[in-house]
Amino acid sequence: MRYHKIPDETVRRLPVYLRGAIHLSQQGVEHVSSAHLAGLLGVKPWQIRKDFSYFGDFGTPGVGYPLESLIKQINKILRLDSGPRAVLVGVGNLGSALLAFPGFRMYGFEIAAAFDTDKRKIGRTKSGVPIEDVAQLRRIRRRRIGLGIIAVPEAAAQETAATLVEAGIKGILNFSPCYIAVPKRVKVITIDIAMDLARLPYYMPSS
Amino acid sequence: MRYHKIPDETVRRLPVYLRGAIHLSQQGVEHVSSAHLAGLLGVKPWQIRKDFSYFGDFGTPGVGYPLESLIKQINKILRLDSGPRAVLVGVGNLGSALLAFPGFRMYGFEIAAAFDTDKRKIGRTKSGVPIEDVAQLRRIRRRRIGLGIIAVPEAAAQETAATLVEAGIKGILNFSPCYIAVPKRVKVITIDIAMDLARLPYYMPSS
DNA sequence: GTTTGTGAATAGTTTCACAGCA
DNA sequence: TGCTGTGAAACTATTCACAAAC
Repeated sequence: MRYHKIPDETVRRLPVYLRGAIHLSQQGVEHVSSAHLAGLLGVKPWQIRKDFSYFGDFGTPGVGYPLESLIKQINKILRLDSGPRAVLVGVGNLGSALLAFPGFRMYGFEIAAAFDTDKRKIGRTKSGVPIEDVAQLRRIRRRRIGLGIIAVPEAAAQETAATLVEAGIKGILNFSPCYIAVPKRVKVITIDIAMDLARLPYYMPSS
Repeated sequence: MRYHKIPDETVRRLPVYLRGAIHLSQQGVEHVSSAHLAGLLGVKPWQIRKDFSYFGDFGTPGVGYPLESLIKQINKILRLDSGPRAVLVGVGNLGSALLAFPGFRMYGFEIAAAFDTDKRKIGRTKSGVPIEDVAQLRRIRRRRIGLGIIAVPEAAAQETAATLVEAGIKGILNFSPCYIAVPKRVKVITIDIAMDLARLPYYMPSS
């Protein structure tokens, strides 16, 4: 194996592989072949082999990939092994759903804090996380939180992002349906739910 | 302009352009240049020009693109002009947030029906949509609904998808963190929120 | 002067086919 | 025999640069 930069598309698939690997591992399986994993996840076997080849040969011909190493390796590459902590801003419908969402834990995430503007919510607890006043948001700098999740109305998204950046946040998951400008050192991933739904009819036969 | 198949990546960006165009149009603007739109949406001007070139020259050199035609054109390509109707399955935390979500309307969508298994929810109304018994789900065939939104627990996702397909659904937006197998004629887009969050640390400097 | 539309160049990704290892 | 790892080929997408249009 030689040095390779891992392609972005491969990085995008790593969490998929991780999910599959964890799933199998929990069932007591110890090795998995690219063909088996591919069937489980709806991808192609050669895609998996190529992707895995970017970060080391730990597969065994005739046997497959050892799940334990695979999980450890992907966690390490994605830097999930440090137990990343996230702050949620906006505890409305969507924010509440995110707080209750069980899926983050699989990847080692913790939503360590939640903020809102609504005086009636501040001081209360949702899914075990106390809701704090958004006016105090910039103080999270001291709390070793690297990720921000924006679930505020569109009009407040850019300002929220700016405050998060100021507070030392390095990565933002943005649920507002808009582009937010941040310094280049900060990575933003925007999930616009309506936008994904909007491309569905294009791919549908007739109507 | 010559015939071109529209690349998938372009299709993925069309809703972004549509959002920007609608935004400007609501402000009374009539024409927009690729540079202006690009600045607004965080993409590159030449990317916009190339993308638009796949579906006809309606831009005017020195002036830009007429917003009204642009909106009409994108709506037509994405087949949003027929007012697509969606059915939501699973009215939990996430499902409720989706029902309350204002963003769908911008793209001409309507969530026309909602289903759940919980007897306490069935018969009630959420965000104006009555919640029906999931046992009746396959009857939606008669109601001219083309899209399905799956917001049920992972364990029920595959079965829900199968029922939707049986009921004549042609496209599925899946929020369960798993691959769901469907016939090739049905398009599935999976949004795994945790998975998107999981790739964020990879792109963050240090930690 | 400004801005589009697009061929050509570059970059990135997927697919294939098969040598080589267990 | 079964499966990995990978070079090469095929394909897809992005970026550039500039002629033509207003």
